Amino acid sequence: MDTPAADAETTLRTPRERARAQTIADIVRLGREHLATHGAAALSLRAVARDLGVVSSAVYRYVANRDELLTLLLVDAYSELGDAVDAAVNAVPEHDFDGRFKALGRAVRAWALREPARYGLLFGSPVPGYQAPSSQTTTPGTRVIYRLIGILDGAYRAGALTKPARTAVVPSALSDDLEVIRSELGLAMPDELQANGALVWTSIFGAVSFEVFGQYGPDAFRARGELFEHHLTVLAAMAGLVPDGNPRDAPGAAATPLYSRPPAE
Amino acid sequence: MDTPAADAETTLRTPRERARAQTIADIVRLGREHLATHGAAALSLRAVARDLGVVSSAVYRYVANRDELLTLLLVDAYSELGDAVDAAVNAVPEHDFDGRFKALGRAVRAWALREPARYGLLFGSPVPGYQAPSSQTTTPGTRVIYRLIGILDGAYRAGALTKPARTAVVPSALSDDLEVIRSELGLAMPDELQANGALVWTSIFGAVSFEVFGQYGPDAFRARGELFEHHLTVLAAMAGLVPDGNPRDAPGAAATPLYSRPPAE
DNA sequence: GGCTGTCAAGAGCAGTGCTCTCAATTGTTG
DNA sequence: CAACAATTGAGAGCACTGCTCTTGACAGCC
Repeated sequence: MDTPAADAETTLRTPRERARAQTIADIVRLGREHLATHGAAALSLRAVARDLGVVSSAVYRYVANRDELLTLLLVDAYSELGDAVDAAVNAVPEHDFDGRFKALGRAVRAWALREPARYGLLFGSPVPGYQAPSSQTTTPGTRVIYRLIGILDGAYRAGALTKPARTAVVPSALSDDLEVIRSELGLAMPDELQANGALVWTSIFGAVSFEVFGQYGPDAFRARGELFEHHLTVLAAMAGLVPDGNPRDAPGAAATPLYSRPPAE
Repeated sequence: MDTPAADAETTLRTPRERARAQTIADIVRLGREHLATHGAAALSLRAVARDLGVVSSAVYRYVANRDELLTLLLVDAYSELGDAVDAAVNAVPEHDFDGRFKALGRAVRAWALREPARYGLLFGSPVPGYQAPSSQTTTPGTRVIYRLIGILDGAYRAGALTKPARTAVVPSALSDDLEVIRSELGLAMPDELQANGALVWTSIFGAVSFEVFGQYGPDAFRARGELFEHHLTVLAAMAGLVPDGNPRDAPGAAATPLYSRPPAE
């Protein structure tokens, strides 16, 4: 776990390869520390080299350039966030969709507050001149959203996702987009719930980003944990999730989810 | 409008002061261009000096350091965003609260897509080592949220803000925070609507940030305008706004807003 | 017209990413 | 075990950055 590159394929045979993998792991570890303390844009290969006790040019034997190190750190951060989210979600019973949704949200927020600079690298303004290679970053970068979709779609299939009080009409072009996603991921959710889910997704990160990036200002909202909990509750309702064993206003309404079959209209 | 520093106080008397103000305005203008093309972290005083046709050290006669130029650009961007939002909102009739809300959201998104780097400076990851001086940035930086609050509170006072289908309980510490804001701004909205309004606020910027920062990936959601319109509609409902002359599902329900007086419970 | 304040220029320091060459170390193989 | 070859680290160097300091020239003001 400390050396994420060491177990890349099988066990590395030659001592050279082992030493090389260890050095790369050290570089990533030091880069992660610099990232956490100084931010993404201030990440310096020379500083990493100094901490490694090596001259700057030597680092280029292991990492092609600064962008490649950024990519390694991006994957590293995405993976750690994904692990944190998975662990938090798995700790909640599978049938408790509302609880799993909130656990996901809390895990994202907790990780972001613990690692503000790395969160900024993932979800903040893009680093100028750096374009993440999607071949390496999409898989770890989509773990959280796929997990969220899995929770919502699982709830829908289990009849635990009721149509929210107000949805909005989904125009045709957007409906096509949603259909692509639905077929690619094998989802069952109809357009409205899927579109609301997308909003829930961005809203979670909007709330977390505001807190991590200091948009609230220094004074407003001292009880930010409570504020986030409130937001999670409202967002769960927006997604159509019903708290486990606590169906909305009228008891019994949750037993007949509106979308157990396609709407007649 | 082209020289934001020129009309700081009264008309500048001496030619020296006029020339100085003009130079500072030029520096801000060039800095804005560099910001737009290369991003915040890559903003270089030397590059600005080159474009200004002057040696690098000369810029320090007008701007104390890179951070002060960043502050000037921050205020500049906040003001332009605020102007764009104000113009868009004012173009909608005062009583059309739902229309004004959506105009605000659309204005934020349009400006952000037009000026991604400057949007990133305002709402993205903070620039490493730079702390915005709140004395200069809070006033322009709070224009949009104050405008949003004004729309929502105006709607509440006019009876056009109905309690959404689902709200969440507001715990005491958060309630205290909301009370501070309510008394400072002279708001009438109760806790639940205020808390939902905060979520609406962060959700708008979450959706815009995802789009501007490329979080959707290159393929997903081609109809992003429609997606955002959908989100605005759902968020308006979450805020409790009722479309003008189009009360929710049951006609007549909007005529008796739940919060015309404090809830009995 | 002369004084004074303001200004641009240039050199310089410390830092950055990155490339190249050279020497030494180290693992592998005959 | 010794020779070879691959790998590695060191160092110099280029072009860039923010920022400071000194010097000399210019222009406004009394």
